[in-house]
Amino acid sequence: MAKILTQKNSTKKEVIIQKAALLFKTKSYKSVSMRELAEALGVEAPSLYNHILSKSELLKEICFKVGNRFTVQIEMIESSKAPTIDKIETIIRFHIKTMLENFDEVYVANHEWKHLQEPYLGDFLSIRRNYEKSLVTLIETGIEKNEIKKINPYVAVLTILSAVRGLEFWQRNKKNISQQVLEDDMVNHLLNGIVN
Amino acid sequence: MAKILTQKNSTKKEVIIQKAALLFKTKSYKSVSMRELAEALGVEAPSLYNHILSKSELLKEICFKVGNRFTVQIEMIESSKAPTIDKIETIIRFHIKTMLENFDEVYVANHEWKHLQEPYLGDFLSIRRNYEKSLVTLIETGIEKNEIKKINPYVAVLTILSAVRGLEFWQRNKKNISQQVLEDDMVNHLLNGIVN
DNA sequence: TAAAAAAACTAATAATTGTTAGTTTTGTGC
DNA sequence: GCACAAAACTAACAATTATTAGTTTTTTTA
Repeated sequence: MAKILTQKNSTKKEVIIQKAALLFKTKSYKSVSMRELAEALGVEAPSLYNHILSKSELLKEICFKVGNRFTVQIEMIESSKAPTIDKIETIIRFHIKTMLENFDEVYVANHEWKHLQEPYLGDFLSIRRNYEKSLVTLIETGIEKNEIKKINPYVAVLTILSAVRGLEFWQRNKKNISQQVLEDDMVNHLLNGIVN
Repeated sequence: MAKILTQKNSTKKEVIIQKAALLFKTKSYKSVSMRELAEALGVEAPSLYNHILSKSELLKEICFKVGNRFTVQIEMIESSKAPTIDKIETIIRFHIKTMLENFDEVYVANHEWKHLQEPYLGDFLSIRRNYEKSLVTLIETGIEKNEIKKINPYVAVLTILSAVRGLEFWQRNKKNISQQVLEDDMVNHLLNGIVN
């Protein structure tokens, strides 16, 4: 009789969620069956239900874990006294770091949230909207203080968020670029452009 | 007995593909059943098979239609004599325009390609790799000619491609930003940055 | 070590899936 | 209007799905 192996400091539920995130990322939420997830964990499918409520709960946990992490971070940055441009750089670097260190979960939250069920779907979108709103406000403040060019702040937020999200491609390729170079070059690109 | 309605200049197969792209975008490939697609077209599911071979064929057609469109465009740009920086601007603008005008198909090609079956999956990834390689070469040329800052060309391509891909969020929001402002601001951001 | 709780198992369910076979209706060309 | 092709239909299939019920094994507790 097989067992779900837990690392220290993590419950079996957390192990299941982590493996689910890996599989959901690789094959998409809908393509991963509970049997497949169970097999990856070395047990039979019904055994999972001793630890979790449903497949959809797994997705919910993943999405909100990620959503909350970013919300906490933006609130910290908002309450700091740093210059706006530094705040923007900080949040970009946080995105890049989080993307690289928690790739599976961030990827799933970015791509598979549409399979959330109500009311979680609505809650998740609300969290995301608020996060975007905070960033827009940050850019607007930067423009008012003349730290940032007069551009449409929403377009700037869109561009930044999309660019950092694109790090998921890098994960696939690696390309012998160090994480530090990647982070610095991308921050520089997004803040200062590429034209000489 | 219902019928699949065709617009002029399009076959019934094309109508099916177009509707499939819309549904695949909204609900993901795996979540859309053939019955659901048929209902959206006003017929019964088995009727679709008078026009198409399989569900996977629909995805294949969508992905390669998009892939080929970008390949044709990059080849045109490569063979032109314009300055490198103009070439880069042209391809960014092409991305933005194509994204906004053929949103469903581009979205599906970007997000659902992993459900392609071999050998199409391999072919698609090969097309995409070649496209990225062309862009990297373009950036490298720009650096050599001193038109572009000395940055990692792969990171620059990553940033640009991801940013334009992010226009899919804009589609959801609209936000009373005109397409022209969006295009100009994003191009400007990606080429010149946002810092004053 | 015996009792209780946790976590695995097997077997089964109802629902849904893409697709095929065979039939009937619709549209087209003469 | 008759023959033929195109395109719709109904009925059914085998496979897969998430999940439950009930049972057995393992682990923890006392």
